[in-house]
Amino acid sequence: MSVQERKERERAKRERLIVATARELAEQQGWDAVTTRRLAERIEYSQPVLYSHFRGKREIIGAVALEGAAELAAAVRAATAAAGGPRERVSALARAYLGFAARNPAVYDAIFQLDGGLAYAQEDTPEPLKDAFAALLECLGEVAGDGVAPGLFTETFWAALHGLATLTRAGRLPPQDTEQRVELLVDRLSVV
Amino acid sequence: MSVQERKERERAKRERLIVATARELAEQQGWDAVTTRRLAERIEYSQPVLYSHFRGKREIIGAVALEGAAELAAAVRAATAAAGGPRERVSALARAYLGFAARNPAVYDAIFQLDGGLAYAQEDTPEPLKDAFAALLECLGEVAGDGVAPGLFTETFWAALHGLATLTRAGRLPPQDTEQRVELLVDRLSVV
DNA sequence: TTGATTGTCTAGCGGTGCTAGGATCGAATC
DNA sequence: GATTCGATCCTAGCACCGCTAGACAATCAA
Repeated sequence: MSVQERKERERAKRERLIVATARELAEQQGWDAVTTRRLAERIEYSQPVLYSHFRGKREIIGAVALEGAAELAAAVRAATAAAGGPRERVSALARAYLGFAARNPAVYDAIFQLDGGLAYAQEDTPEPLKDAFAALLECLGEVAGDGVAPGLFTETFWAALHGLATLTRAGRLPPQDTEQRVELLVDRLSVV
Repeated sequence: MSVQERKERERAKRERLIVATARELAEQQGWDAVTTRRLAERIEYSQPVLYSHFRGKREIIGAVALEGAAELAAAVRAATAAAGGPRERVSALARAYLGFAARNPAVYDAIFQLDGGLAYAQEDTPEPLKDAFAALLECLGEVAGDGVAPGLFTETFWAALHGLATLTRAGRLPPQDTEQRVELLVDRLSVV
């Protein structure tokens, strides 16, 4: 059995290599540059090997998205845990979220813009995605205010952050006033 | 000279046909289905004809975006003009904006998500885009509140709407509670 | 009628995601 | 140790993509 185990280990390792390489390539040159040919060349295997791990390019994007969602959740939790009162926690959350989006644009796209074949906002939504939302909810639920459902408030706040993140990076919003926009959002939306 | 004028008219007409057909195809089957081959077939000309009007597919997307931006501005102005007080105007604006995004998803993508080769938030930004932002500003500037720049407030409010629009359509947010999220946004962000 | 110019099309380039089918390698059996 | 056999991987190729060079036809000016 040991031989089979070794093979499985190696296979899992190669799968991680594929995901990591796709992510790296996407961050370096954008998702358009992540072609199956280039990806295969970088991992030093032929194209069909990719298809023995994933159904297609979509699933590779999905894998990067799941990995990224876990990191995003961790980043948000770390930032909120280190902050003082509710107001500061929300502010820290917003900064952590936007910081992640700015530092990992390709990964952010994989999670929230591209089609990775993942289910969202359903029962069969993968755990990392649910958990990322939960990380937001834990902090934002505190400041929803009376008569407003924490989930609904979190969704709305999240959408606002998402809008800032995507419009800024797509050049639709000038980048210099980001800080003030975030402050405005935090001040007005959250009830402390 | 009349012959030349006629030719120019026909050429302009064909250009409008290209843009309208691209838009139609995008709304019917998504932008991925808008290939130069299919587009050429639908307008009953060969592929190279497209390239005598536009530099490439990107510019066609850009043309659809400009057309859409003008419509969006008109829709927003019509909705706000018909509303009573400031609070109602903002609410009407939000509904009109999200309604446009929901009814014309492909056009909305052309304006705000895809690369149409257009400049945004700069001096050389095409007029329809500037005007669409102006339409938002006219209404939202009223409710920015003291000490908050109307432009900055408008950008922030707009980003929030954009987040709701895109996350909802991408299946990242369940569609049923949209109404309540919009209300929350309007209530909390605007100062009446 | 001829010649030049304009307009359009056919055909093709290098690229994409994806896959069928053959070659190769390594593990288990005799 | 030789042999079988199954898993693994690669070569080659499909249909499609955006885009363009060059041949061809239609139109106009002389």
